[in-house]
Amino acid sequence: MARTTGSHSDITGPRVREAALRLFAKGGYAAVSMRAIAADVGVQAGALYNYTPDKQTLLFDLMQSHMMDLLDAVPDQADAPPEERLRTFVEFHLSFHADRPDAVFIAYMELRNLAPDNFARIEALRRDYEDRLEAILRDGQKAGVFEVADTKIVTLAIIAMLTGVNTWFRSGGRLSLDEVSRQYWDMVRKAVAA
Amino acid sequence: MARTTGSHSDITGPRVREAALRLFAKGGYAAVSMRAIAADVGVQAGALYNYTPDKQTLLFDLMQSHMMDLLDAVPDQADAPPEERLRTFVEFHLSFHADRPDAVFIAYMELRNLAPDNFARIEALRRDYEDRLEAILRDGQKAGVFEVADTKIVTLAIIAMLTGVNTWFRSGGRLSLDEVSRQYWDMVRKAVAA
DNA sequence: TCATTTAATGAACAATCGTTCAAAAGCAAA
DNA sequence: TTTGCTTTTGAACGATTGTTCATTAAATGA
Repeated sequence: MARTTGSHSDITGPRVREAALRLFAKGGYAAVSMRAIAADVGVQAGALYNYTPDKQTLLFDLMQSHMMDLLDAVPDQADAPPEERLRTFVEFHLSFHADRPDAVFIAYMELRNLAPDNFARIEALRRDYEDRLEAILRDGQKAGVFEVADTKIVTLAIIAMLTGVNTWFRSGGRLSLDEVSRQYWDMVRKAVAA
Repeated sequence: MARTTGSHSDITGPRVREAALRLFAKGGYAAVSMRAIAADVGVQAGALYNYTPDKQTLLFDLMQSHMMDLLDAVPDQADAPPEERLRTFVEFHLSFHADRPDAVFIAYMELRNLAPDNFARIEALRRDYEDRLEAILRDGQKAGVFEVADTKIVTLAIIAMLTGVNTWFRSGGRLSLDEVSRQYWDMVRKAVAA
């Protein structure tokens, strides 16, 4: 056997990425072999190299795609009052991250498995995202509606708090995402209140 | 050569654990070989098996030690008012975790590399720790000094926020631990305030 | 129908993995 | 100094790793 019936790069390509995302998230980049990914797709290991030059690039592409999707999706409403922008940000972060737990997990856990160049590029994207939140906090601080000592610290604290939800939240569990979102917004709102 | 001059289990044993802790934290459990740990200690790979039955147990022992140290150290002051207990908890968490970044990193990142039995035991210890904080929140809620919708959520949110500090805080950086602690307490205090 | 392109196989590569163990050598007590 | 114990070496084990490539067969377009 060589090429199999029904095989097509438009089908196999995405499936490779999906399998890698799921398996990396579950077992960790270093613990998942190319053969394991191939087996999940239903293909031999060699075939993966039609879709990625190597394992490292496969990881990097997954992380970069996630970060770019995130930056594309983050709402930009520069005119609205800071408190409304902050609430929108909180709700966006929770819902966006709840929708793609595997990608989020990888983006936060596999940084150390990136080659230095790749690491720097992902870190830059993450900083871009943090800057979106920090800008809101600074505007609110300037306007006197927020009382925060150090916007950078508060930015990191809020993001850590929100992203932590992904370690326990499961859709269909005790609480709906709306309920979780309401409670986190409550905490954030009070924490930065003047 | 066989046994080397000056070799002694009281010396090599701790050094194996220290090397494993540092290397696991830097590179990840799966990516660090027993030979790499041995080289760091200055010994051949086979010698490690005088100190651990296998690699998995080495990881588990490191995580268990960390969690037990944490539970031993967490202050217990059941009589004090909830707000004071909460402030003490926040300060304790930040200072304890700032002192051992490698152990913290491993305890949060290598859970998926634990065998199921080991995982369950570490998770139980983590829950114990979370329960310490939740008890404070519940007492404050009952006393009417805290206003929190769901103590479990607030517990996880606070711990995620505090532990997130470890991703960026470096002693000797822009901010002292005291200053960081002050700001986090400020946020936590306001977030749970009635 | 036939030639070309695309996609997958499966074997092979050298390297590395965790782990075992007999042999060797330093150490401590007699 | 001799004896027994402790600690380490160094080689070896089979399994697995990421990756390459000639070969083969399905898909496509003329």
